[in-house]
Amino acid sequence: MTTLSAVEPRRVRRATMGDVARLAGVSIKTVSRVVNDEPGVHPATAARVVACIEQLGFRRHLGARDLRRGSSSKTIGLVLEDVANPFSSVLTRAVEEAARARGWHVLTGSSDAQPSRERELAVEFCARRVDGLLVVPAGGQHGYLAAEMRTGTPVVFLDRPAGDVVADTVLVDNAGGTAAAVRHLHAHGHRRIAFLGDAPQIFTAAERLRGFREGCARAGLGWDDELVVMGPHDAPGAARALARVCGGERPATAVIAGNNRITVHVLRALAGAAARPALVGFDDFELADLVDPPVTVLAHDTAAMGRAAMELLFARLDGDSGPPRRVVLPVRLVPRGSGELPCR
Amino acid sequence: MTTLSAVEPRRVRRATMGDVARLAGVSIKTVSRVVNDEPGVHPATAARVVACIEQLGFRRHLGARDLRRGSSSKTIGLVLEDVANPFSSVLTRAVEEAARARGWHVLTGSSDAQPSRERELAVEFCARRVDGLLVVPAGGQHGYLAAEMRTGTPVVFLDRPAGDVVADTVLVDNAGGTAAAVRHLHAHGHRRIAFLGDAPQIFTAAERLRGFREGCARAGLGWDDELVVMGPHDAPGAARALARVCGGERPATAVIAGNNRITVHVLRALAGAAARPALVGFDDFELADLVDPPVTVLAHDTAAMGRAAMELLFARLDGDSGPPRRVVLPVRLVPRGSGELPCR
DNA sequence: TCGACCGCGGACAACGTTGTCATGGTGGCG
DNA sequence: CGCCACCATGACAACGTTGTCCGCGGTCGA
Repeated sequence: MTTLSAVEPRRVRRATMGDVARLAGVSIKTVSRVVNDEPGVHPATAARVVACIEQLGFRRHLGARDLRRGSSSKTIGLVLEDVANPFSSVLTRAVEEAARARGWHVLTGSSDAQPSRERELAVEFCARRVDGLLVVPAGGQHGYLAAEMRTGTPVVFLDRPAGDVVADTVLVDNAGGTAAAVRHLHAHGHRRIAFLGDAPQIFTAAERLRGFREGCARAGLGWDDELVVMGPHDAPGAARALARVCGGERPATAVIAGNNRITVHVLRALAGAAARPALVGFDDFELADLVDPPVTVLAHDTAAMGRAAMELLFARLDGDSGPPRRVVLPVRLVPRGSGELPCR
Repeated sequence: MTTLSAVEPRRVRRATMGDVARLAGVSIKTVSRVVNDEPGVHPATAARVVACIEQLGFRRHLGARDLRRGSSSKTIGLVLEDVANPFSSVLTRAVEEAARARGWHVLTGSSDAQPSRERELAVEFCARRVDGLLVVPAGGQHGYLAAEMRTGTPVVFLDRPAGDVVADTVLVDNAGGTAAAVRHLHAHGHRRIAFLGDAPQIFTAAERLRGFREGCARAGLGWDDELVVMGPHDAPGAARALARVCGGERPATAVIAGNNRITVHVLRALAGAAARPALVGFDDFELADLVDPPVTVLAHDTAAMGRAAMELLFARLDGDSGPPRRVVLPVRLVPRGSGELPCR
């Protein structure tokens, strides 16, 4: 083993300014000056120090620096539901980009929709002294963040409002979106419109259902419980729900899918079918234009959501202490074909 | 302004152990002991300290703790090309999951395929004392990481090998994949097979081209430059390339798309066409089964790639100092229809 | 010639935390 | 009563860095 270490001198400890100083024959402070481009160092000395830095592979310890300076780490924490899904990853990218514009970095984590994990992540990030927190809520209890918010860590909630705390929030116009879809389908002659949504405990699902209800009322369509299926939709669940609303004696001629997962499941269930109901899906998704017929969707700008959240966050960091703000981003209907099918 | 601060007592400084200690009438060390669940604190004292911690919203400063302990931050840095694309985000999730299993966290950043940004991110992460670095290379020069690697920060490269540095690497069997696609198409009667690939400077593109070449040779197909189009493919570019290889007097009857972006562009270009060439796309993508006909792809397990990288990384952190390892993950052909179209 | 000033460099403390060691008090036991 | 063990607690240094202040030697103007 002595042989090994002789052959390949693997150092275990990273070089510090002290090591550099010793090697260069100067004081630690002089090294610090060189590293920070501070004036008052003789060029020759600086050159020697730089050489020693290279030789030792020295890299300054930002944690120690931040500690000493009392300055922030220029990091923001982002608690997502699942980075792997497109909504989260596009959001992450937008947040990262906004952070980068200020020279900041992003610490991410996925809660997997579990409140306990959301909390673990948020608390951990705070302990690591992030300067701000962006949270896509998994749970409905956010009191645990009150202390952080009071002590100066701004928090912005995304996609869903926080539970027991008033804070900056960015949402999309869920209710307005589904209402517009109903109006659109009604204009194309549909009178029996079904809604397949997520579990109503989920904020977005409840809002979308509310919009559906309001849209139906405004269009003068009577309410029919048979046309609404809320709840967890896996592939077979979606197929059953679809069969239910499109079967029977007064079948739906149009379907609104409550989110992109459900939309995809509906498309799979519809794949072999002869007669197709008109379809409008909430959330846009890649390749929606490539299936046959292309899918009409309720689209919203996920990246804009990330940017809006970062604007709110930076405003707080810049000293804004006004009352919490709520930003609601528009949802627009993108007609591609599936939502314009006539009432058969 | 005095009014404001009186109405809403927003403290600017986060409470420290010192603050808690003063409030509780104990020493800092006692607070530390309580926070760390160390023995030797009288229950009554501990209770008082806990109460003060709650009251002040104290959260211990992990940076200071790591500094003092000389311990690591239990963070790994992940340099991606773009979190927003599915490959990156699925990778991120897998990495995050593997990290979580050990109680670690992940710092991510997107290089946007720019070597300078890759480097900035990697260096920044090192300065923040990540314990390990996962890099999807954007550039071909990685000498700047040699110092880090020598000083004990393990680095694993993903999807593409590093430039001028030997290090642990996880790849997929690019060449084997395209060779298999050629074999598959040949077995279905195709003799004129085209390859639309990315710019050959890109490692994966070059490898896939190599596999295509080898596959053709092994199948006894003569080489025809007309059937290969490498280079940047935006939507119109892909359409042009497709028109070129499928036009002329000896048109291709089958097309291999070099990555999922190109596959999608080809599908869009093909959308209205009457006669379709057979199609095999490298990389799987969501909804590949929903277009008509469903798309046959060369699939690989992105999450497995992240897990493999984390295994290599943790092995290094656990003291493995063997020679750098290269893991090559399999690529398998998933027949869905488009690759099984007969030679018209 | 003297004082003022500048350029260069170092000593020291401090950021918030934890490891090491010391201290004072209490109880048991011979 | 004397001794020791043990418990609860505190004082202090140190992690790596930077801000503040100070000193030394030289130059310049009066």
